[in-house]
Amino acid sequence: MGRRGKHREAIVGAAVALFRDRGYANTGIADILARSGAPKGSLYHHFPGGKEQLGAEAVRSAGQVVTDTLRDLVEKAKGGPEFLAAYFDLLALWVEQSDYRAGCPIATILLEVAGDSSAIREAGAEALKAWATLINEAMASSDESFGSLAVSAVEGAFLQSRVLR
Amino acid sequence: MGRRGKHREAIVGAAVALFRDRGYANTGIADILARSGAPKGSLYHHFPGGKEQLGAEAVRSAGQVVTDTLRDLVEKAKGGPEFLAAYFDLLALWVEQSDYRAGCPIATILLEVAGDSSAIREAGAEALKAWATLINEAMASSDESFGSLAVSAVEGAFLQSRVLR
DNA sequence: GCTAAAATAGACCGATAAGTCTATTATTAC
DNA sequence: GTAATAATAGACTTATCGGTCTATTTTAGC
Repeated sequence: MGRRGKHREAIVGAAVALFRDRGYANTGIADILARSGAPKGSLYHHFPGGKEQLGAEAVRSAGQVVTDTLRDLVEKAKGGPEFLAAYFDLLALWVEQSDYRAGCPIATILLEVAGDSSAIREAGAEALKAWATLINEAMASSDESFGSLAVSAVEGAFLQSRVLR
Repeated sequence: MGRRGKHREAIVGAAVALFRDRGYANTGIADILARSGAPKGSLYHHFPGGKEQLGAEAVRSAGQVVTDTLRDLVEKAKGGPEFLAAYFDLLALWVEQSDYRAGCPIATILLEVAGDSSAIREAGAEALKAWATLINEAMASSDESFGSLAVSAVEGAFLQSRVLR
């Protein structure tokens, strides 16, 4: 199990940040290269599927970070309401710290490519489902659709936060 | 006050549809020209500010359509709850008819350019505020933030609808 | 240490992007 | 009708896009 190439992680990290901040189509391969410090050869070695594969990978990676954060909050909280409160506190802090520029790390890219790339869309679907399921479990008593509604509310709030400042 | 050029409306209409379906950065001027049937000279005659001006115009236009639809629903409904029900019915119908591909006409472009173009972002902010205000008025008794919450929920639901199908 | 494979490196390529420019055609004012 | 202006028309320019290609360097197995 030799170590992965030293640039692979940096490339995904740069892709996550750039796709989140500027969107998918508006982020060039050259931008990702510049931010990650990797050369072009490395990118196409690790991601022979090119930009689309990298997009799917970025969505999976960013989605997993959120899932891990949620799971952590669930474990620490003593019950549903406490979990929700902690979650909203974290969100509020995050948005404020970014001067109302933060947003969902995958919403932009998903809206952009939902009609074009099933690979990226499916990676996003996995993430959204995982988040809703986790919230549902944390709020044990609620009905099935509560998790989805919570995700909706957060996504919509992120949108308004970015646009209205 | 001569009549406006025959192509102006067609250009805005094509821009609205394309920016909604494929996003801002992924829609080329050539695509808008092809769909609208207008030549390049006309586009830059009516929109000397280029793609960004056209983006702002498209956001205003699409935002106004939604505002008008909401106002219509408010006038027809006999009260807040009836208005809300009619609104959700309309949304559900719309999403189903599009085979779960429909979405907010301005969400994608706003997320894409929120950090780059203040002109487009401000046009979007006007639209979002108008929607929330209208919903608030319709639900007279509710507190101030109800309209924003409703907009959030709808935006988030649109996102999930497009991604999860 | 030698060899094969993985990873790094960046020059290069055709396609396409937004935007400019110079004409030509309608329209309006008088 | 004629002059001035608005609108239409599309060829053209420059920059950048994603992706390919051939090398070189590094790593792992023996």
